[in-house]
Amino acid sequence: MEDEVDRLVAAWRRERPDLDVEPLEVLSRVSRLARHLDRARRTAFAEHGLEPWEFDVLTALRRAGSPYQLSPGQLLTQTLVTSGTMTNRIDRLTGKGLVKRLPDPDDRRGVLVRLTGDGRDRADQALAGLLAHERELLAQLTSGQQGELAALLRLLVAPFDNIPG
Amino acid sequence: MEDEVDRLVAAWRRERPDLDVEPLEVLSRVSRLARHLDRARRTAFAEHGLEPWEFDVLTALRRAGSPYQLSPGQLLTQTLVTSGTMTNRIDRLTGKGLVKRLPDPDDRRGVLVRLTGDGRDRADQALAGLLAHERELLAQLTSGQQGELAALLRLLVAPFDNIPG
DNA sequence: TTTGGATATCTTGATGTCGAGATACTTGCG
DNA sequence: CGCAAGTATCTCGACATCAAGATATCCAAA
Repeated sequence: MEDEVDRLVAAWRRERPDLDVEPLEVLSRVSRLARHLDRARRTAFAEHGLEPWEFDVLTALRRAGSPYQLSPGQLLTQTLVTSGTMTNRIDRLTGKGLVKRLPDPDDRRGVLVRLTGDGRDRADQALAGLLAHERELLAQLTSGQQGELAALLRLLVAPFDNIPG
Repeated sequence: MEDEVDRLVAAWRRERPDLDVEPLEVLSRVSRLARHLDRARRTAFAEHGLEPWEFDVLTALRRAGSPYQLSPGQLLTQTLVTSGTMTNRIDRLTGKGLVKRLPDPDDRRGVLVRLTGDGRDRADQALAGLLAHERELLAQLTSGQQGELAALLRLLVAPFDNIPG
């Protein structure tokens, strides 16, 4: 089946036949798919009363394992946002009673953000909901194709994740 | 090479061994890669004095071919933003002299947004720059792998692009 | 011809994000 | 020890986005 990117690439070939627009076949699809996924995630989380950004923070803490705490700095690297954004997120999650701030006993500049019981429950529920939705989207692909796709994407992401940038 | 998603998946398998988190192998990579790409694009466009959102609008018009004009509604579907956002974007691009608004001769509710000569030049320059950057990122993959990746991504994006949603 | 629903765009107010700078504390070098 | 550079977090102002609603126009059926 054809998609928007097929149309986009065809248009460039018509308008700029001098250019090689092959890279768009991959990267424009990544960007557009991510945008669609964001919207779908927003809908999925709404069923659990969470915003996507709340999910990102809560699940990062949940994944850390008991006692479910990380520093704001660790949260930054996992969620790819700036420090000002993270401060704001922690403030709002604290207001909702989903996390709380504790002083870091080893570094008085630092803070530890810890999941509350309520926060942990919400994270677990939302994760289950998200996985159900994502499984539907991926039903287009065989299990083997999913593996291929994951492996190819890993090759592209790894440089960003390993070389500081 | 390992990436952040490998670590993320491993953490979930440790914390929630009851869940099948396989979907994250694909979709979390898509989201994270898109986020990295956004940052890289921002840097690439800065060399040409453009923001990513400006590039998106200008190139949509450029691709339309002479006389380089589209309605705001057509721009919406190509850029995946809301109508309020597009109005705002057109306002600002008009202020910079890169596009101008014309009344639609066939529909008095409507408007046509047309690229100026300056806007067209900027779009062409920025596109060349973007393709150069993207080619570097894709150097991780053989030409055959790029084709596979594009085909698999198309399977996932097509439902969004073809069924209205 | 009239009327009601659909369509195209714009307006408005709230919100989340970013970037730059401020503050407080830590670390390592001399 | 004392100081400079580095680090962790927070503050603040600007800005882009969104959702919902307002306005103007089109179109088709009665």
